[in-house]
Amino acid sequence: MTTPLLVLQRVFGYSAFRGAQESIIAHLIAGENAFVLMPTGGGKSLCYQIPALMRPGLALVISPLIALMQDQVDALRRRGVPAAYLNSALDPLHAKQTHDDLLNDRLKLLYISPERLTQHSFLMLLDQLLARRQLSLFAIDEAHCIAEWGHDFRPEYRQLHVLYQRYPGIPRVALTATADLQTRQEITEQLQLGTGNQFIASFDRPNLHYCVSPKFSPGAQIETFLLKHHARDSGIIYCQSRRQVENTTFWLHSRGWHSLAYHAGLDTTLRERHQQQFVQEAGIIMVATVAFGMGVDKPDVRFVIHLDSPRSLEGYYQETGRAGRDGKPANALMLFHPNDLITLRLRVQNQSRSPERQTIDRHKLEALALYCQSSECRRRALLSYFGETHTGYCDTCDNCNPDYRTWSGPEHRNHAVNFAADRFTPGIHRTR
DNA sequence: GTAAATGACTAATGAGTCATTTACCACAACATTG
Repeated sequence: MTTPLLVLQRVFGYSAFRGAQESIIAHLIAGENAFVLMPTGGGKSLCYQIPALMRPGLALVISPLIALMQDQVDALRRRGVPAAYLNSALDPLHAKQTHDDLLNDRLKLLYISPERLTQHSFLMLLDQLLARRQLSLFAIDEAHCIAEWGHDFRPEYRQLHVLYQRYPGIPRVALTATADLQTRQEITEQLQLGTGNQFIASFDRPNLHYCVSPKFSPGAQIETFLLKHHARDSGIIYCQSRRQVENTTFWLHSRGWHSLAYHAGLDTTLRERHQQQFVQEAGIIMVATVAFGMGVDKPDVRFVIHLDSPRSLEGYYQETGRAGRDGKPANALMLFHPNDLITLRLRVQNQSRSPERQTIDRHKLEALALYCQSSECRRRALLSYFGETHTGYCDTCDNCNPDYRTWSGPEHRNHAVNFAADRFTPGIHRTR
């Protein structure tokens, strides 16, 4: 008789389960729904892949990016698992082949986007599989996209309720590495997961060190930080706008730093090349908007700098979490200017979202504002935001350890009063 | 094309006027069609 452990060992080559993996897998094999919150690198994929292999029929994985689908399917095929994806990047011949495989029960996992899932023709196909009892599981990977993108950007993310309305007997599992209480609630409601099925691992990343510095001369501050701590390291600098990305990359370049730009306005080929370069070569600084990060697997990112304030603590946690995946120490520096908050507040006010949603966005932003201006342990503040308790002294953030306050130059704890007179981004201008 | 910020110019040390420059403050991806 096959057990999850045997599948883990024979198919995936691991000797033992980690954390809550085993209980999540048992839960799903038994046909229950689940919400899984596990840090990156915690082995989320296995939580649905093993049940997919052990339950009869096909498991459908809803994934946000074509690149993620390709990575996952490639990895599964290398292990001999019959897996495929359907998306617009697929040529007609392979798409037809996948359709045939699907209808002839030759696949165990199929990766698709929410846009594809909600197409009438695709739902008809699923109806056929259901009629033949060939649907085993629905896995919603990167499930925070439901809350993050579903409201205005990718509306199909809020149509996933079709899964329980049309196929109520098929278990559903939502997986993500970042979700505050509000996001968890939204995912659970959207997918009707039930409240008793949550598997939540700790958010703490002990090897990540945090510092929030007043932003008064970003160029000089970044350079000081790099020279003092990360002269030869790989890292990411996050900016709010594409323009800021371009300007910062240009500026870094002019100062002799090996930097690359990444945002959705760049040509796809160039984006892919930059990402590949960043992953494969050492010592590159990736300057990027939020477009960069999901699915980027680079263990030795040693620092993340926020040149502009992120929109929420969720976003901040997600973006800083891309550093130090190898478990070795890594630094997260945020350059904070109160003007950033004014801009973000205005945006929340002006966006065309529902009043309820605006209230949520405002709360998320104010939580970030509190964090930036707080003098309590950063780790404790972060963890408490995600509903976790911490003793409150980590020794590895600027509020616990004074040494951390000088990462980007001399300490300027009382500098905030002078901010208003300064330019928004002094020091980083593209020369003409 | 527009508004705000900055610079040049006078004149006599602060400030007013006009010309010039700068930013125009989101961001994120599927899909399909021609």
